[in-house]
Amino acid sequence: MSNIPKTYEPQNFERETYAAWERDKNFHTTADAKGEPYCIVIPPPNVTGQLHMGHALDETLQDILIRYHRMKGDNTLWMPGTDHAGIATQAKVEEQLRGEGTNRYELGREKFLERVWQWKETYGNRILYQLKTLGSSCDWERERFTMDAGCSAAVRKVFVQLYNEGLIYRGRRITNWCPKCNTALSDIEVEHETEQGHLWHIRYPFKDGSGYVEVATTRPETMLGDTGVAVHPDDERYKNLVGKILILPLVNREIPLFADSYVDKEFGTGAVKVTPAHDPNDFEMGLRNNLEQVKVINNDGTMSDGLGKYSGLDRYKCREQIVADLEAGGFLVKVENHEHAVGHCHRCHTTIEPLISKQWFVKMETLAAPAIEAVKSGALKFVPERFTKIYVNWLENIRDWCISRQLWWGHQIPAWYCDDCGEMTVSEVDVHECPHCHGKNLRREEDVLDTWFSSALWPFSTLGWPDDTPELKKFYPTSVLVTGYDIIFFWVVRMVMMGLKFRGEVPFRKVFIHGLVRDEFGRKMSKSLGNGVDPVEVIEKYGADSLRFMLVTGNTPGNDLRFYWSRVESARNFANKIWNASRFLLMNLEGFDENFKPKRDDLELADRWILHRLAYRIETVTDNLERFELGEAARQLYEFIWFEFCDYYIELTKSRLYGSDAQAKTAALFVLATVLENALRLLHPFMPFLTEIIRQKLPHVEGSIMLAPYPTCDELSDLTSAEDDEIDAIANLVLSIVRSVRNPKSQLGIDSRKKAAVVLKVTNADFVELLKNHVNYVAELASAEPIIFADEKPAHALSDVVDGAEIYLPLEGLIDTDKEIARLDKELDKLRKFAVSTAGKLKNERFLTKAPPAVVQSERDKLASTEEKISSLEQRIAQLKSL
RNA sequence: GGGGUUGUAGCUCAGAUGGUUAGAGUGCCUCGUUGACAUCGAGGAGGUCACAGAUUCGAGUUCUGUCAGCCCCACCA
Repeated sequence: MSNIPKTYEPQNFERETYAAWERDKNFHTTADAKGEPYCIVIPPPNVTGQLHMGHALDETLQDILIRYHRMKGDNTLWMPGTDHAGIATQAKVEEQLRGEGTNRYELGREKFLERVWQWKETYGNRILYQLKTLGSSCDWERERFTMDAGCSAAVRKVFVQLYNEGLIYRGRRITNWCPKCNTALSDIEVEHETEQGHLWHIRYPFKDGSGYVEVATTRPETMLGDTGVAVHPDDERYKNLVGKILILPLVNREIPLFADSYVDKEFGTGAVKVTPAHDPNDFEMGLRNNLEQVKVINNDGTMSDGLGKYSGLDRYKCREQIVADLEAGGFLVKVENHEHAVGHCHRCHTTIEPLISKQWFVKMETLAAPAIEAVKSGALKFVPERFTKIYVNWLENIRDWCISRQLWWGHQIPAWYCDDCGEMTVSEVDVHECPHCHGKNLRREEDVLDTWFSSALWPFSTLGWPDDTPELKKFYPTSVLVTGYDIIFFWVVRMVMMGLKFRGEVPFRKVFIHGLVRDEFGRKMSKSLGNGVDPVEVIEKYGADSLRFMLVTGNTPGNDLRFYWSRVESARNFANKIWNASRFLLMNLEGFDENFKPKRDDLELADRWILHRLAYRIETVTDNLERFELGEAARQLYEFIWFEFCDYYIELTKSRLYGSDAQAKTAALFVLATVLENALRLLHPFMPFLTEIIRQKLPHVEGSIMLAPYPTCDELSDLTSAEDDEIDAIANLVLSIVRSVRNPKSQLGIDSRKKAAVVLKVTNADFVELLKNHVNYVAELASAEPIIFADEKPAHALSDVVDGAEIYLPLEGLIDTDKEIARLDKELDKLRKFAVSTAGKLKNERFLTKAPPAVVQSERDKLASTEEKISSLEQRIAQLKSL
């Protein structure tokens, strides 16, 4: 039992502690281990990623749940791994290539992929290392990667089955295209932002020279691809003109004026130019009305060949040119300011260009239905509940999922095209011979799958699927998924759909949603703003325990939180407080008989009180953990350890520890050690390092805290219980007297630790004996000495009154009678107001008849005690005035 | 255009199923370093719980509306 340094310095032990846990395989479990299965699969961070505050929060919440359940005795598995993050990772390597003056096309697909794997090997573990510094107790032996052999096999199997069932199809459709990333995107990868744009009004003349139709557009450059103009069938203005031919300005293409009920009569001129190849709505109208699709914008955002002087221009340069030319030709009527929503690539923020291309899609309707049913039946529950509605609403309006990406890094789609017969073959294994014509000229589909396709399988692919592994049997469905609300659509819903489809069960029973970590001004932390705080820096300065505690306190499920250095400091101070409370115990342990175990009757009031408070906190902390109210659980522990244990209990043990009664000292040490050890175990999920390092120094302790049982009231049942009204009442009385001594002393500017005489007049006879027995507590906590029991009110004294007692501090010479009268008057005023409102309640007939008797009684008690206090104060004031 | 969410002390936030005189951290003020901790202790000031109604014996807590902020979804050119 050696002592510890004076200040808490996490840098000295966090790393070693983690290494020891790993060495001892404390994070590892097996399917056949005992206990109820409890499993969380990590939201796999991007291999390109660096730990940011969002991860830190996500990991901390998971680690708290994992450590709690592991201690509780569950067979606990936290499944770790990383995500290949298609676009992000590919972009990193392409950037590297740019620096070398080359690009992926020059390198070729095979060589490029070698480079990416190389990159992954070099940098891919950085984030995992960072997770370790945070204390994450993942089962690292089971680490997975979305592109490892197993996950890839799962992807192929799922793809092929969905294809065979007709749930995956390939089609030429209009999709969101990012000209910079040079790939198609799914709908949710497009972020809509309202922008201040323009509405250009343009005249399209009739071929027969009988005037013109005016259309309005926000994207004039797309007119090059116009193949019609649409009006609403009921629009009186155009009814007789439908069917006539228009001449497209600048292009001189003949295009029809047609009717389609999609058109809004009220908007613009009521006539819409229709560009089927570059607008989703126009695309649909084009299909309905048999219009030609003329593609005029290339994948890279420049204008297509065959458009004369416009060819090769950037889409926005072209827009300027078109507008200028329209104006010169007399076609431009007017330009209005117009606010509208524009889609941007969520990765690079380039404006999305809707383009027609051949892509792969997942048909969502049949997959979505069971996912909706899962929350309705209660098989899947969101915490907090409100996210259920968001989830359901999204699924009910879901559209097909574009899963093909024109990238190289990712799961290449397992489809082969035969150059001989033109047939396509989708297969789990590589195809070398066309099954239709036995030709050998096969080309594999070049596109890869959306990263989220493999993520969707994560809860079962990591457990070994498609093999029927013991892990899969034991841990699927997993217990809970912990993630931010920002990826519910990207990830959560897709996992639910795939889990239900391929395992017949939800992938997790609960989804615990948290918010975003923002900066001190409430802004989202982002690279471009440069306002991100690096968790690694915080850990280096203050320790992982401080960061974790800061992230979890003052936070409630589903809500954002702000990062403040001052809050990290406050968490660090808490750690230091625990450190020093432990240090206090350790330095007094000399000669402590480890085998001593007192009986309940050997304990004194303070001991019984702190043990009872401990039992109470065990109940509330456990209850809050079960309800995912981690912030509240942490707050409970903070209050218990700092206020109840340190501020009161430790102070009350000092006389015994410094005194000469060996047995009393041993009893006090026993309780101190017991309470501290329990508190450390309760706190361990939140602050794993500190609790481990301290607990190992305590008597009677063997093995790691992370494998010790989580405290229960049963464990303490021969010493205390969570319910003990008698102890509560006594503690309240003693503590309120303590406050009544401290308060006036402080107001007179007297050093709180300076001994001062106190006169107690006990007004409630029931308390006399009790107070006489425990008056030493008042003496110790309030530096009150001597304490005299008397029935007289000393004349020259500060005073206060509590339930059952009057407290006097005879400080002759220091008292300003007028000031004291004023102070008491103020107090009296407060009490009278309270008495009036309480009396009012009690006069209310309906309150008396309708409120529960217990509530009525408590109001009566309050009124009685308040009136008693009022009368005491009145007497006191009269006495002072008569001096 | 729908939907969600927030509005409590100067600042950041807790206050589940309505019931003591609404709490904490931080900041501020006063006092205090002979040993667990100044990364500390004692005390204090500071809130008409956004506003208006409703339900109720009783509302920070439930309902409706208003105002303000934030977010998500949405194919009006």
